Amino acid sequence: MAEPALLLTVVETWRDVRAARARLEKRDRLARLFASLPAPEDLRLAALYLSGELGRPPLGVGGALAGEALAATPPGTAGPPPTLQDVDATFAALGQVAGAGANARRAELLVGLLTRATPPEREFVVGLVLGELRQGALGSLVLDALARALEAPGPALRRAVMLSGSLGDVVLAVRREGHQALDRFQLTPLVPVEPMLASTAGALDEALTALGGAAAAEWKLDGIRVQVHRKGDDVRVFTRSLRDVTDGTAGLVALARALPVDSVVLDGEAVGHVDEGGPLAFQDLMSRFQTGDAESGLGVRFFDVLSLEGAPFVDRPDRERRAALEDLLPSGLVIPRRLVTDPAGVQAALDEALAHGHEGLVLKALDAPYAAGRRGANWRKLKLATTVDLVILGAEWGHGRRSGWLSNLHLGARDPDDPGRFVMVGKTFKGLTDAMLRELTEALPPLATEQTGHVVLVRPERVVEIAFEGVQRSSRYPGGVALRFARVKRFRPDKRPADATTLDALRASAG
DNA sequence: CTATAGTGCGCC
DNA sequence: CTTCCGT
DNA sequence: ACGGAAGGCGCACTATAG
Repeated sequence: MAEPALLLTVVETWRDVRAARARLEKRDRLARLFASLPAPEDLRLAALYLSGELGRPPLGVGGALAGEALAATPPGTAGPPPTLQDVDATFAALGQVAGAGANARRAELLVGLLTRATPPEREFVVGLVLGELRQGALGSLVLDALARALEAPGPALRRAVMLSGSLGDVVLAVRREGHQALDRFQLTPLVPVEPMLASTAGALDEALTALGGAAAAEWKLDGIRVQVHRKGDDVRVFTRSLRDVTDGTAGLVALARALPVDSVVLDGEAVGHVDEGGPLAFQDLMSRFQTGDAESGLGVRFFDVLSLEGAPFVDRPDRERRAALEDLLPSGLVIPRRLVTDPAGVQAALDEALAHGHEGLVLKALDAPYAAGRRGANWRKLKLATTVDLVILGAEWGHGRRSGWLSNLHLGARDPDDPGRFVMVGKTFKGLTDAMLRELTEALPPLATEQTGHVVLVRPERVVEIAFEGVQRSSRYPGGVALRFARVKRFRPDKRPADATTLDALRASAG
């Protein structure tokens, strides 16, 4: 019987992978580790951890508690070196903790593990728990490495993981039975599948040509992605991250049970009821979703069928899946779609979607299969971004890849009542190129008025053009509104702060 | 005991 | 969810 | 094609002030 694998072996690989810059080298180092772990359970944990997954429900440990535990851990290393199984056992115990004194108990469990660990092991465990491994390789590269180590075909392995939604299960099966076991992982009703994702369309006509000149244009709803499974009377509802939300979505469950089928898997978007006023604001939808207040107006529009009456549909072309969807469901439950063959058609569909208060369109290739877990070119989302000129009120020193650079801008709109004043409406680190980071890091410090921690506040002098997806109610910002998905388009040295968009105009610019 | 603050989490 | 960049 | 740099919201839960 082999010795149980030590955490240290995984941590050494993690350091090597992090140090390696080339992806192939990262993959090979991972593969070497995986090949050296004969015990299926050890291999499963190593694969999960190096993918940044815990293999357990959430632990209730975040930055605050982890920091507390680190501070409370004595400097030296004491006790037997932890095995992977020890780490898993600690995670399991953490998941059980609840009630009064929970945080003290969590800290105690974590300190117990960290005390036995060497400094690099501590760093790894904390990074894993916080989701900050930063090794430049997660699920995808780990899959490639597993394929090598297990001598399994990469695409089949990936497909099994996507269709079963469980890396751990697949790893166990292949280590035990060889890669023939992969055939077993087919799409199964009641077992969630990684959802297919859409990539961003550039220009309107360019998206259409990329899809071959003709595409289906569907409304893009601002809701919550749901996957609804039914087999007999059993119904399960899953979110985009495959979390089971069956309890709390009673309306969806009832709806699925009423369908004239025995077995089906549907993909769609949960939304607020679409009355004359248009769709429910995302914030309010989220509130209903989280309180399980689902009966009071949680609706759904489906846009795909992944399985029907026991037959997998994922490999069938889009147009066949759509036809099956329309056969099965009343039209009120299906996302509106139209065929577009030229830019004018796309524009018309987009106008219509926006007029109904939706985000935009998803353009889909008519002959494409359902590529579970992939952000393929066969689905392209098209949204209209609003643009606004805001003033930089501050910036934050970046972490990791952006350490040493000023990033994460604080953005202000002009106060309509007080000409010299600006009201903060959000932050953004997106859209900044390296050149822009360089420029900010040079230009902002001379304007600094205050520096607290990693935040630098500056005199409101520089104007930036900001694109965003809408404004939302905010309790955090003084103006009562915050930008959603703000990103920098370009600097506007030609504009003065007095030219910046006012808070009122910002409120008006998006619903 | 209730009111509020802090934390973790999972949506977009 | 978002964008850009290096591998 | 992937991974990482971080936004902001609202909830549930625990901790803490009064």
